[in-house]
Amino acid sequence: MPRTTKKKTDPAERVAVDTDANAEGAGGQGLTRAERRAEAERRLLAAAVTLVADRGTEGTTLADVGEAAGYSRGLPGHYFGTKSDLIAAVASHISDGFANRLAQTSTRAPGLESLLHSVGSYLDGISQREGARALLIALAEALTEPLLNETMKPVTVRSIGRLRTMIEQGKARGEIRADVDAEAQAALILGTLRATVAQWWTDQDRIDLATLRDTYVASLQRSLAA
Amino acid sequence: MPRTTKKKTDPAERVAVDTDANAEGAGGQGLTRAERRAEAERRLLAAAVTLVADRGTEGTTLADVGEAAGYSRGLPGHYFGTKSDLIAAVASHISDGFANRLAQTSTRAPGLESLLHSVGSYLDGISQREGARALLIALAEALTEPLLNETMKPVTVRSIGRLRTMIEQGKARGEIRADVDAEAQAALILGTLRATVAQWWTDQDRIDLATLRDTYVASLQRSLAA
Amino acid sequence: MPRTTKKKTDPAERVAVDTDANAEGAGGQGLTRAERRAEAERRLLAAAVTLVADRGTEGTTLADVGEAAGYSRGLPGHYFGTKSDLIAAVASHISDGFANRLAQTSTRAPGLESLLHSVGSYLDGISQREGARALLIALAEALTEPLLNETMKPVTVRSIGRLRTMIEQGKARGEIRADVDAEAQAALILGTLRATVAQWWTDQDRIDLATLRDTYVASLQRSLAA
Amino acid sequence: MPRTTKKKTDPAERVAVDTDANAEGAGGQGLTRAERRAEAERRLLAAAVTLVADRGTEGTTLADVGEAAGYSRGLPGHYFGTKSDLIAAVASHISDGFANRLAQTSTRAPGLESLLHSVGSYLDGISQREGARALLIALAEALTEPLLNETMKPVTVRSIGRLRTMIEQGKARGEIRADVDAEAQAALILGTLRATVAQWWTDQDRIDLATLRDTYVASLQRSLAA
DNA sequence: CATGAATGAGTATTCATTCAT
DNA sequence: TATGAATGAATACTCATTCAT
Repeated sequence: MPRTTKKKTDPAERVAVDTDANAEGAGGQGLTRAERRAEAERRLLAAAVTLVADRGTEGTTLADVGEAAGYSRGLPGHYFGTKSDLIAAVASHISDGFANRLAQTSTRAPGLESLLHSVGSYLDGISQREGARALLIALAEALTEPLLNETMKPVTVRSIGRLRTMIEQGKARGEIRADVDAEAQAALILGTLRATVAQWWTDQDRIDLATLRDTYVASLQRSLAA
Repeated sequence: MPRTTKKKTDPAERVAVDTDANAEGAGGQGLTRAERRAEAERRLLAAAVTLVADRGTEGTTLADVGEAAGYSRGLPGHYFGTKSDLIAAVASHISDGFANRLAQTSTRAPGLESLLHSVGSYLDGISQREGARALLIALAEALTEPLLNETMKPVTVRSIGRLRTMIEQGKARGEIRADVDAEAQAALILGTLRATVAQWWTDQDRIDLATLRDTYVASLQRSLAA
Repeated sequence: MPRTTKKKTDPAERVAVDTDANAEGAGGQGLTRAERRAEAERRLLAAAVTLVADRGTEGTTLADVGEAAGYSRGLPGHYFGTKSDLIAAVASHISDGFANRLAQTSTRAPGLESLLHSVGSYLDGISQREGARALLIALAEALTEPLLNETMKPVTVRSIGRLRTMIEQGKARGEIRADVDAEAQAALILGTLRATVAQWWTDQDRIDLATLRDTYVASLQRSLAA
Repeated sequence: MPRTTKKKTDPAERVAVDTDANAEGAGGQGLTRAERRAEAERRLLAAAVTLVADRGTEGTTLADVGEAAGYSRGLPGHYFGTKSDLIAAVASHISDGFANRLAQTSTRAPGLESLLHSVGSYLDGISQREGARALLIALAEALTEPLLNETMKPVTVRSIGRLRTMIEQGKARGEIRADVDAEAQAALILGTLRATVAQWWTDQDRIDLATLRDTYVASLQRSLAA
């Protein structure tokens, strides 16, 4: 009777979900015990992401997560132990799904083109991606919660690494100037993307994301191109 | 009857006071009641700013603020009524006081030079400025606390405005390309600065602020210069 | 309206109460703040003693203590911080009042007579002394709760010390044989007293405390007398 | 359907089994269902005894017992139904198994010699006997848990009976004074033994068990001998 | 003006217990 | 037989908030 079906198909969520547990296959009825556990965990995590994206980690209670996922108030504690662990799981979950976004521009030629496309598309669909917001919230809260900080650090490191690789490929192909510091540029780019999105969330009336995107891509082109 | 809304005074005069906030100068003895009240309020606010900069708003309790200011645990409640009101006062205080370092680089020639200098110096002394951290924390928390958001919005607007003015001056002087979107560039620059500092706070071992500063200034030069 | 008057005058409790806070003097109405605090603390402690005596420390909740004392459910936490601290306070409280019992046989001649009188009177009024039961419960639980154990150790040390002093006085006066190991005898006597009372509490139908008392006093006389 | 009440077998045969409780001997392979059930129950009970001896009943969870026995977290609940039932089984087990070391000193001549030897040897090897600790813990907790109390009462009664028999034999043989109250003395002795051991467990640094043993045996000799 | 006593709501966390596989 | 998923109640603890002195 509980077990709300809640068939939401948010893209950002999908990404991570597919990454992780790809069981289930068909309906959802005759599930083995392991499957049920996996499904419950997935649903709890998804609910937690939604709530954290909405109210931040401190505004999210374990009980909320359980209920939002259609389970009991106590289940999140049962699965994740402590709230810290749940938040850590949420962060990992998000970062898995999210980090993929930067990597998934595989259709473009590697190098500058790929980089600019990634940057542009990052800013493009941001409003639809719930995971993106949750990630940003978590990053913001990491400033005051050392525990969360440790969890989030690798996310940033990985993302910077991806961008750096693109820059280096660009340099190797002669599209990007040889004197560009790939690591530093990657950090600056990631920061700009995040801060831009945060600004937009803070004041959507005043910030026109499309203009910022175009302006930024053009600026990057000019500052990086060989 | 309590629940003061604090008719904030002119930012300009505040700046000096806010630099460290426990100035006081005068003895503290023969003060009129109003003066004592004002002083207590100032000290409480300064303590609150420090605590919020350190632990965030949720990690800061009213009692902590009272004790940190050298008063009783109950005084913040007595003066500010609710915690929300205190946080609002803190946010106003921050936004007033640090009406932004960017404005104070008046010694340089207006235009591109001033802009690049501002950018560089913003990233330079950041570790010494407690107020900068408080501001960033407040901005980060504004993502999940609408109340804070409303208070912090104008800060961003103002800062973007200052940067935009510099860019426009640069364009007028022919130093900056005419086709640059001043508003968008200003927003991007502010975001980059904030995100870079946040990244450094999050992982000081990995982030070399000096390199980022040089890299960014060079990039800006290249992308903006006529 | 709350603030049940609860004017119980249990002797064991009195002892400690007088030891500790002797303010209050008259009625109980026009109390200064410090007095109110002291009274609340006294009442909470008394209630805690009663509850612990009845249900043990694990069976006693902070909320129970608050309500039993006629205050709110949260007050014990407010005053004592953690439950461990409350239990420690209870243990100290009890031991203060209780240790006195052994010392208060001052009307007798010091030495063997005093010792035998102490032993006898210890077993005499035991059923009326609520504090005695609470103390024993705490000692019993100390076996499995290291924290409690640390708190209770000094109680035992002190009590053994008192008995040892009596024995030594008896030896000095030539009433007790010179080859008696005062420390060891004191430990044995204290243990016997405690265990006897515990046995009686466990099975009052089968244990006749008066007989045990007489038998023990006679045995002690025979084994110690010079 | 679960909620086994465990028709305990004859204590005599149990004694050997209980000494350490993880005997098993047989492989564990080709067992009938009933045998497996019996073995699981035995192992769970043994684990429960160990845990209770260590942490007390409230510090022991059903899940702990299952894991400690090498089974699942849920099995104890499956077999014993409620925790109370498990604790009752543990108490029965203890009281059956350790139907008291005092009975096993049959090599000595009956009477005073046997009594003194029993007393001495009780205090001697106490640190090695896990069962002794479990018994004492159970007795201590019986003070606050009526259920446990009912189960443990007979243990005390039986032990007192054994000691009384020895005393009476001593009186019959003329070794012990005729005016000694055998029942009362037996109760005092048992209490002294238990309390002494408890004291030692509580503060091993301060209590020298060997000295207490010698002192007590000497005292008993003096107070009982004809 | 300032303190601190007292309240009560909210939250993480632990467990016994039930139930489906 | 045995496992483990899921529930829900209980509890310590933290704090904002109110009120009397």
